[in-house]
Amino acid sequence: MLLPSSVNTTMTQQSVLSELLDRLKSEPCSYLSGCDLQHEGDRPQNLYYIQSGWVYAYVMLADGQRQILYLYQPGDIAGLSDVGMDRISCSLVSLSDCVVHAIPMKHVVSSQVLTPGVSVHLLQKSAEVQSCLMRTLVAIGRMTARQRVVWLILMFQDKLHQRHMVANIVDVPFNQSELGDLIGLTNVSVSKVLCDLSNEGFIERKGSQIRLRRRSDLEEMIHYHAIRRLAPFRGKLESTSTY
Amino acid sequence: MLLPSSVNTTMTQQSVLSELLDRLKSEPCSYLSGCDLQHEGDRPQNLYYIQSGWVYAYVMLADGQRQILYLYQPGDIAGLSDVGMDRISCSLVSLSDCVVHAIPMKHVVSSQVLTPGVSVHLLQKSAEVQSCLMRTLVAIGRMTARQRVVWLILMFQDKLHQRHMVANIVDVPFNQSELGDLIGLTNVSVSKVLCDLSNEGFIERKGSQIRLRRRSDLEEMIHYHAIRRLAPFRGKLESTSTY
DNA sequence: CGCAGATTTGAAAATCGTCAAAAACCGTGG
DNA sequence: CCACGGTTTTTGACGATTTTCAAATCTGCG
Repeated sequence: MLLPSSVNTTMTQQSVLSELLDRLKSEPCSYLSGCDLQHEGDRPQNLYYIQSGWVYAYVMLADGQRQILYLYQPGDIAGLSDVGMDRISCSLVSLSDCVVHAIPMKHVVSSQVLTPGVSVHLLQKSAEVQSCLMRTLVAIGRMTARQRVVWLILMFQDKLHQRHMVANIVDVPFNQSELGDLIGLTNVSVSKVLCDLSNEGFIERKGSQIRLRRRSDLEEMIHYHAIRRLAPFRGKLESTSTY
Repeated sequence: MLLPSSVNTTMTQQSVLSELLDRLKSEPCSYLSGCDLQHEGDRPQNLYYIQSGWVYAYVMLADGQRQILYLYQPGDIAGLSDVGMDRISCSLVSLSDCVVHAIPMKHVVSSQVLTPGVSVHLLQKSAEVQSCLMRTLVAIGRMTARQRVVWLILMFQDKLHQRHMVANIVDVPFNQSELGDLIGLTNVSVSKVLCDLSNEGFIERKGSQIRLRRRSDLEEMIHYHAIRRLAPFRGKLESTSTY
């Protein structure tokens, strides 16, 4: 049992998934940092429930450029973009050592796996990714380099917020080349912007840590709004009535 | 009844949705071109099943710039990015006169609506959007203006392919400012690239129609691959067994 | 025909990328 | 504790691409 499961029919989102993994007798897989979980062009095999560590999705272009698409955290589900597709559209790589559960795609698409509880959870996770991709698209499509970097820092803080929220400090798990690949810039541009922001007193840097000195100013600079999720639904998702 | 429904338990994707709409007693709504279906910042109310016409999602920035995020076609479902969110992240506007079914979000998240068949369909539709957003992100983040325009034309042809595939002719439903807003460019840049492509014999233009004269050359120019979906699943999605 | 919106064109300006070298950082091993 | 090698970050000069701005042209339609 991976996650706490409630005793009555009132299920939390998390326990719904945990029961699913139990039912599938899914064994967790461990990966070292930098391992490929799936590669662009393969056939979709699994969804991946990230139990611990970080995984990111990316695409390589023919000229060697890379676009990083999404950073998956513990609790996230990778591979939802490939449901119903003939081929996988992006590669998945572990950014740190991590533990992952593979959920065979064929079960997702065709079987008894999809209780209403599981379905809602998957839909919400898919929505989360979609929502973040949309915001990224706005940033990359319509913001200057400086604005994009600020956006990325703020988004990182929100994303890592739940886990280790320590006094406006963000521990960024990427180097500057990777940061550039996240927001369509070069490492040189990222470096320049970070130095500028530091010189202007918006942030302080120490190693991979960024301390937001004036978060509200940064938010105002790009009119940033955090994504807010609804409190997880806690109704009787297991209801068996009338289909 | 909107869509043909099969008589036995073997359900097509489409008929699954059609039955859902029946069950919800959903009445279609008609919109004129240019109407808001939902606006950024509202609370999520509905999913929108597009029965006919076009709808697109976009975000406005504080400085008046716009990023268009996705073009929904008949059969698509808009609003999937807002499942489980506190606030809507993008506005929806009709690009042509259209007919739309609203599916109340509260039913999606909490009720008996989610049969396995409906769930799979929603997940696949969500995956489609996610996949397209990822490709857009790669284009905007890592391609030059010319490559982005070529990418957009090819993607449009694929997207409009199913319906009216007439001899490599794409009828683009956007003006050049909107095309720019789709791929993070200005109308001026779009104009220049289109003129160049025309002069170089890659395309012919007549009004809003673009004829691809050498599609394979264009594909090679940007190493384009079409998205391919699996043949729609036709198993017994209505199976009532063992959850 | 005339109008309004859309597209094209050109020149100037700004942004960002490229390239290359220097500096800083980090873990390892003496 | 220090030296070393490899990676990452910083810096500066230069160039290319794209935007901005403005004017001219084109198009569709009443």
